[in-house]
Amino acid sequence: MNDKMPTPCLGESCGECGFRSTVFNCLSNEQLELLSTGKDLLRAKKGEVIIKQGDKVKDFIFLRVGLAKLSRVSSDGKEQLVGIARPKDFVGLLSLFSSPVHPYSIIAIEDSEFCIVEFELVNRLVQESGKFAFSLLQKISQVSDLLLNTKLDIDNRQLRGRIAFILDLFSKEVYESTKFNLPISRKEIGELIDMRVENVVRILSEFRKDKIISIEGTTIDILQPEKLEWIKNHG
Amino acid sequence: MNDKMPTPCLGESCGECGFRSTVFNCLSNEQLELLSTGKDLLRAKKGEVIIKQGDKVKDFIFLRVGLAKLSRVSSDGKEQLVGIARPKDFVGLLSLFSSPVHPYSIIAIEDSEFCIVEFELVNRLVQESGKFAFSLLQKISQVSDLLLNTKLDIDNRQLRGRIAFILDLFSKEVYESTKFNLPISRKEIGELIDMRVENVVRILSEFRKDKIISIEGTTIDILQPEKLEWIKNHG
DNA sequence: ATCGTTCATTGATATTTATCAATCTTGATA
DNA sequence: TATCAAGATTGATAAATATCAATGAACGAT
Repeated sequence: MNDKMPTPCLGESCGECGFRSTVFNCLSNEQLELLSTGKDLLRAKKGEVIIKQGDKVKDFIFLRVGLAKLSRVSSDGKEQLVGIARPKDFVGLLSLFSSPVHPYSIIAIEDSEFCIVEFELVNRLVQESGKFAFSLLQKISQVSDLLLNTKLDIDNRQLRGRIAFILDLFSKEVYESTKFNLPISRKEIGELIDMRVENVVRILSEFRKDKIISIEGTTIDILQPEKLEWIKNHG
Repeated sequence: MNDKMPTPCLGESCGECGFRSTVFNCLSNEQLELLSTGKDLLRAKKGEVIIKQGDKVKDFIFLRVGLAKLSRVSSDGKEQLVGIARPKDFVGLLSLFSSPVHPYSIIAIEDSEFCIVEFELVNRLVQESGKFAFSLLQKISQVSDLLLNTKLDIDNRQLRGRIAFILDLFSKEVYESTKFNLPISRKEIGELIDMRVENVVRILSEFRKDKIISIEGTTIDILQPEKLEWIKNHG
């Protein structure tokens, strides 16, 4: 549990929502009113499936609080993690305008809150407001650029570098702390950075033996961030 | 040279352009007039650099004719191909709305024609026309989704499968023929699918020895598409 | 409490891939 | 034409990674 978790959305007007700034900032009061009426709040427990790969795209999904994984089953039947979505990410974004069905599943990996807005309403707002359309274009670009770049960054590292990369990512980008609970299993880490569970375990143990990190159950503590950084970049 | 290359843009009105349908279809005559005046046509020879990684994003770049590669230098200094852009792809698209600089270089790998439209003009059209904004959202989603999915598909294959995948892609998606000229070097293939030149060469030779393909200089002829397909999916 | 299932861990081994070195080919250029 | 640089190719070897097997630990469901 994260102690700086923001107050949950209690169904109040979207105009008052602390997350409005991300994309909805430019909407008029009237439009915000529409949004408030049309939106839905979904609370999900860790492990809950929000969207299954192949589901029809009907809504615009926004992660308010918590953490989610995007995953897919590849053509040869293997599970593959596409990425980790943090708050303010439009988790259902990539497919929203391009595909009739979701190419990825969306699964909460921590207790989470999702804002759900009918696609039709979003589309209407796009038509009505050029500024909103522009914000959305920005956000979509950002999210997909980030996903792609992360994949590329992972691809040209070998296993130690990948593990260091992902620990660094969780530490800096997600939890903003050197100590955190890994929200996904070793197997899922493997699916995220393309390696086998056994090697995930082995390298984590190696880092532990080298006193770069400590491991207690799911809790990771990065003891030597500089060394981890070095491995991330050169290992 | 491709014998079904469409007539080049002779600076005529964008309203008459055969490629208009992709995104600009919904513009009014007035807006098309604006576009016609504001656009620029860039003819590039094979090898020419259109955009260098790090260049400021000023324009909206659209590949009309030809073929281009998107590439980047990763943090550790290695060249990495992000993808291959085909006609109608918005090659400078990913960064257009999300980053002040281009994260990737854009380089023609065949004689090509690019349409270049000032970012400000595109932005203005987004503000003016909800339909245009919507088309653009669709196109951006499609392009980035395709890039990401291709990367994911490549990631969970081993080397033979990757080579088969990329040959299949060039054959089916790019040239629509079982016989074609490879537009990139062995080294670049390696950079595209994350493997070493030597292994690219070795596996191509292997396919040749197994009579799955024939190689004459840069010309590839796929002799047994079913076998290649099988390797792509199971090899 | 106990069974069973998934996750985590470690070691031994096989397979895949990268690296190194040498040669050959090709294309551009002085 | 001669020369140089880059690309292509092959073989031998080293390094990285996956696979297989076995065991212990954690967690739900009966």
